[in-house]
Amino acid sequence: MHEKIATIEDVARHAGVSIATVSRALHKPNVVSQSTREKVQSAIAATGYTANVMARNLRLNRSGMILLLVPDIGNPFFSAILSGIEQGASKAGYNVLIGDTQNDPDREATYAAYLRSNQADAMILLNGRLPAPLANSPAKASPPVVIACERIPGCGLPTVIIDNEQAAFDATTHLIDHGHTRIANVAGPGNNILTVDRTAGYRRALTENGIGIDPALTFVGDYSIDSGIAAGRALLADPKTRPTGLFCASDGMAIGVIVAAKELGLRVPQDVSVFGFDDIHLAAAYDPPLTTVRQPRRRLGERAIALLLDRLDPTTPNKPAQPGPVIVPTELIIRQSTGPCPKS
Amino acid sequence: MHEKIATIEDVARHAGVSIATVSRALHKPNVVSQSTREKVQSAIAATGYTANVMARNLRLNRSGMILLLVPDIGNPFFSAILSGIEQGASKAGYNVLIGDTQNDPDREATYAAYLRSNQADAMILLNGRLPAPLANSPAKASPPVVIACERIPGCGLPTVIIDNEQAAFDATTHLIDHGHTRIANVAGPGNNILTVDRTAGYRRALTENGIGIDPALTFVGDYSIDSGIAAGRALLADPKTRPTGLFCASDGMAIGVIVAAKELGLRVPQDVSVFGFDDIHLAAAYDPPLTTVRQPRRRLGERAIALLLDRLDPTTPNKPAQPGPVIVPTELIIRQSTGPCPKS
DNA sequence: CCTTCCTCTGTAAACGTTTTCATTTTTTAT
DNA sequence: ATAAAAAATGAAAACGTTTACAGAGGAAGG
Repeated sequence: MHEKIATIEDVARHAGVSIATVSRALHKPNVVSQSTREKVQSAIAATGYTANVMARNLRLNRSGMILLLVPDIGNPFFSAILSGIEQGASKAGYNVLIGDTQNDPDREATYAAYLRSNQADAMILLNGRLPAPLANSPAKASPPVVIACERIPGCGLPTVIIDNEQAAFDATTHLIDHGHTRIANVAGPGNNILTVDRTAGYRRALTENGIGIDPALTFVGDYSIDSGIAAGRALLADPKTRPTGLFCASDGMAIGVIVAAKELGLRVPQDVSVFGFDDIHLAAAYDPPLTTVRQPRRRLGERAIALLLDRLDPTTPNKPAQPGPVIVPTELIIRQSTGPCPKS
Repeated sequence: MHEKIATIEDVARHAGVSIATVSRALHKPNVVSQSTREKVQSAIAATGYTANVMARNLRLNRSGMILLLVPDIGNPFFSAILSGIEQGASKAGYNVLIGDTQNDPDREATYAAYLRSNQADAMILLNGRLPAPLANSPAKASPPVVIACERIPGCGLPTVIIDNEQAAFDATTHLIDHGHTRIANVAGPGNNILTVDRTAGYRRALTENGIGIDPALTFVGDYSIDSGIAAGRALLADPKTRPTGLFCASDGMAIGVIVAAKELGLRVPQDVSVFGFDDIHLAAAYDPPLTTVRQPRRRLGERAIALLLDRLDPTTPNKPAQPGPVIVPTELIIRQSTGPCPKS
């Protein structure tokens, strides 16, 4: 008894009207008479009709789907961003299709093709790289695309990011203000735009305060805890060259550095100050509670989806693209992993 | 110059064949002659044709979409599970549509309706509750549904979970084996099935070892760090009644308990032992490194999607449903937050 | 009473595929 | 060479909608 699903035709028959009328009763209620509208309503109730979205979308040439390209969905960093995006999209009647690219250009290209084949109406890029199919086509390409998190220099697409350079500058300046002068930079991978920007902010802070830049004080990690541990061991082992403050490009690395510091018998913040980045959920509960840069991740997602919906809105078809990127503000969260520079 | 997108008809015209042949050349290459196949190939290349998935799906009456119901996508706990699911789905040519229900039954119902309206071919439930539309319909309902993480008692649907009862039993037993007899249970919300099972395991361990169950040693939290802190303060404040071991139903609460313990000047594990649950990413880097139950979250997702794909596979249409739930094994990770019971 | 203009409804054409069925062409067997 | 079988192709229907167009019926205005 696998009951066949009701189509619009069943409803029409049941109500004794044409399918056109049923469709109109649903989408332009004001153009159909009161009495038939009621007949249709009850016919729908009686048949348990649900519109076949696929057919509808085919006819309307849309998908109601927003494609979200993420480098790694397994990375908890993205969850709050996703949440912000999903909520905004859902409110506007869109669904979110998550494309986990695993940093594979092939997968990026595959997903980006969804735009052309009408499987998605728009796309949000969190992965800091333009998929191949888009790289060539004109920037103002029809299906709206928004960049979030990792800006893509020179791509001309609407973008929402935090000001990584300024945040790093502020963090480093905070250390300088507390008397530190030997300040290390525990950075992410060199080709990553976040690292580029954060390192630039770190350098500017040093330079503006008349502190020379010592290349030996930069450690290139990969944002992971383990690379933070490696950084800590490398930078803190030798008391002669040991920095008193470390600016880390992620909380994960900051935690790693602290683990290494404890290994070496150093106290945080009495002996070394460690500055993180992100304000992950556990930052406040760590020992010591982490001083860090709070990234408003949910807000980031919300702004990204808002920007996108704005471009999707048929009532404002070609509003001029925002000139610069949208910057969502960060916040320095001063906890106990940083303190004044110890007297040497 | 917004060039129209190429349809199968354009390809057919370009290749001088019928659209039927083009379709066949794509999907049943062996039934079309070598020469025409080549003509079609180059016509596709020339026109830049990409099949309109919507039209295809309408015709085939499928969506290629797997709906994933999550209570809160913003919760990092799910990210690894998502990753496992997405990877398996993607490999099988399915897309994953994430439905963030925010624990709202209305939203659950809305998403579940996607199954009926052909917007999704199948569904995975991570939210521990059957959406209303499904609750009434026969369990063997046509569109495949799989439950993961939180079992739904008596629903008869294929399920993949960890053995929460056994894991809690093992963890508690570990504490008992180290001489602890006053062991607290820092639980989750009472109506949560995970809590029910874990508390049952905790109790069984005590009972089987002849230790009475003291209701004052159970604290009901909500898996959060803050509720862990509250638990720690409540349970550890009074030296008279203080437990020497605490089994916590999440790493978050375990960390909270440790924070509270440090506040009170207690050392972990010398004064109190704290056992967590989940093995979150930061567990190993915490101070002290957390003893915990490792939940193989990615594996959980992988098994769930495998189970689902199995039921979706047209070649094995109605393989009998697995009698019991699939249990993915957990692992006790003994680190330094637990130790022998202190001499009193 | 006849026109004109609404308001409401139905017919039929799209949307881009896949697939059944019939037809044509090629191969094989006699 | 011819008949039969096999292989390759095309015409057209179907999937479930939305919507342009036109027709039917009344009301309003003359």
